[in-house]
Amino acid sequence: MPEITIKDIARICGVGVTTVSRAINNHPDIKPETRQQIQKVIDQYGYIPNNSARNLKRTESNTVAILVRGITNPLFNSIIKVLNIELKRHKFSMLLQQVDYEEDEVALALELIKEKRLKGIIFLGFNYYHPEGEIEKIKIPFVLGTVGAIDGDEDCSRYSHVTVDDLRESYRMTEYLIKKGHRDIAILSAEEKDSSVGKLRLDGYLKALADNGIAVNPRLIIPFSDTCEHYSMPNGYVTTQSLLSSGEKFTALYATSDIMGVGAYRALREAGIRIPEDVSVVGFDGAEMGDYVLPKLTTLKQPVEEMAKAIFDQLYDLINGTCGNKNLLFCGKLLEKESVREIS
Amino acid sequence: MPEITIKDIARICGVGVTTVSRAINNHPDIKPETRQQIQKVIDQYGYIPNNSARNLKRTESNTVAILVRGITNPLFNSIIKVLNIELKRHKFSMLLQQVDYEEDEVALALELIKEKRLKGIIFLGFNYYHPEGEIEKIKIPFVLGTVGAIDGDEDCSRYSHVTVDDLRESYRMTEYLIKKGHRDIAILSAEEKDSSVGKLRLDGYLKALADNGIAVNPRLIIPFSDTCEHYSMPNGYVTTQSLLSSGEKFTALYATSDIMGVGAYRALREAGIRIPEDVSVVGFDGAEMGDYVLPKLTTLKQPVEEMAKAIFDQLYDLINGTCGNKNLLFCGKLLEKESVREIS
DNA sequence: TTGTACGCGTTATCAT
DNA sequence: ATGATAACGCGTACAA
Repeated sequence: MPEITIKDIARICGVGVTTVSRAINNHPDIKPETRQQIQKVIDQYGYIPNNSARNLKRTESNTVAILVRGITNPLFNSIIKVLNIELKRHKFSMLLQQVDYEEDEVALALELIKEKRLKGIIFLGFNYYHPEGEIEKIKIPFVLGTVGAIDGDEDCSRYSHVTVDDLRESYRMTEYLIKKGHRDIAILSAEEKDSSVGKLRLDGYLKALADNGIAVNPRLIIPFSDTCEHYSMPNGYVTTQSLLSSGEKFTALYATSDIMGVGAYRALREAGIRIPEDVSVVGFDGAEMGDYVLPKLTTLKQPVEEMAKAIFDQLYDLINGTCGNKNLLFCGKLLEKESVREIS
Repeated sequence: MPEITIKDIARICGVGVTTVSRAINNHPDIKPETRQQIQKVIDQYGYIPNNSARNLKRTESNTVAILVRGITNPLFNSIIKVLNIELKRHKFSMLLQQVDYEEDEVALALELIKEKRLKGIIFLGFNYYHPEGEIEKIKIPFVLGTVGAIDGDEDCSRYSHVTVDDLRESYRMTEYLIKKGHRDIAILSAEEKDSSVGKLRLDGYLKALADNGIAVNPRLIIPFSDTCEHYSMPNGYVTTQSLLSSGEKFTALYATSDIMGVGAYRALREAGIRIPEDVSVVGFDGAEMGDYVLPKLTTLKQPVEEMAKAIFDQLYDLINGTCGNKNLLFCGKLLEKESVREIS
């Protein structure tokens, strides 16, 4: 079955292909009645323009791509929601693409730029392991969202980041526990060698301990389990179990993400440990779920909406050439709920 | 800046474009050393083939698209994970596309078919409101996943469905509560006019009541709140609150999705109602979260993995022409956890 | 084994 | 306001 093309429509209408093209793309130079007649034929025959051909020919588009690594992350969902609104308001069309864990987002971006003539790109959950010079091949504006700021070196000015100040906020969260009288604070976190957010949150924890004269107990630092997805409820569950079975004493548990905290809740409960009477628990992120467990989870809320807006604004400015790269660090908000007890 | 094309590579290498094309596409008819030399130049210049041009030229691809409405749904995530594996194993490349709430998935599908020369399509969370004859325009194999079976009329054989038997399982869940001695069973569900899953689950509830000689109390049927996302924790929370403030008596609460159940937990707790001592609660879906709240939520687990496999198998058979449309109804599994109490 | 030349379906340019 | 035609970048007969 021969696919129907613009030529067919032109022939049927007795006009030139250019005219049909004009009708499709809402060009001004066309007589209203001609347009209507063409539209009618298009509907009748169910003609659908071939995007490959369009993109091939077009020199530019109004498309902004969002490349998300880990679409499961509820944080990203909120960000995407806001971005969707902003992009629409500014007449961009949005292309949302999932990035697989083993996939190379930069390679994907490079392909898409050519294929879709992108105006800009937003990376969510960007990975930093790319070979030197690879990222520089992206010649169009792009913004890195919520990826963990790189330690304060020169890297920051080469790209645009929008992220919460993970190091500082993690420090704050840890210090909060210390101020509540806790000294034996266990942490569920990424390993030391982790390259992004996880590492920063761990560093904040370590720094807070150091600044308060508390010796680090390595046995209280529990790395993610590789038996299940990182930053998931099961991961919080199994890591807390292994913490408990180690027999190490602790009065507070810092889960570096709320959903892990929820997993920790279960492990603690099953061990007959009460929250916060026996052990205080805190999370990170400000996930919705934290308000739906008992006791409500004390957490550090990331200002997701503002960050999403900042991501868009930054990209918008880059596209318009009205600003250079910026590294926007956001402050979080410590939400005191019910999962922490002050001890003497 | 002129983008680098296949011609440039050919010129640089001193070969014809055909040879370069062969190198890119791993064609057999090419001398290994030629290929290597070409590859080297490609890497050096960072040449990336333009997919629009490729798709335009190609008559077919090995791509299967998954069109998801509501990527947030954890159920879909599990399904996608399995599909990803299956598709890879059979050398399909997978294209995952989010469908916006106001977007028309059939129109999108039609575009993609032309643009990417799709081999098949999988719809997750399909909406049924499409104008007559619209769906028939899709001339390539497609499968509808987890959409709620249409009431047993002829529709079923026109497309391929894979879904849990919502009506029956909802019936079973309700009957389970009845057998436990409950007669005043509140339900958080879609409205009567809802067209898919929600309606079926409500119907199952109604039928179970009727079959057991229990009069329906309309004040115990709480429709989704439109103030927040359907099938979400907040929705379960606010609907349960309105149920409570109605003053209507009930001994069991049936949330037609687990995350709504979790929301209900909170509302009940805040009202000083104990689960399951004062009120029994059940959910639907078998979401991971149900195991992380206290008490663990009794639910009806959808056999997600098997369903995902069935979706793939069905599509695969359709593509190979080895079967016609099928309507696969899966059974769920009632998981008795801790949130239901037997009453006299 | 390799190269030439054409066409995929569309839009931009330039006529008319 | 409309039409003819040349690209866009690639794959592939077909020829060599």
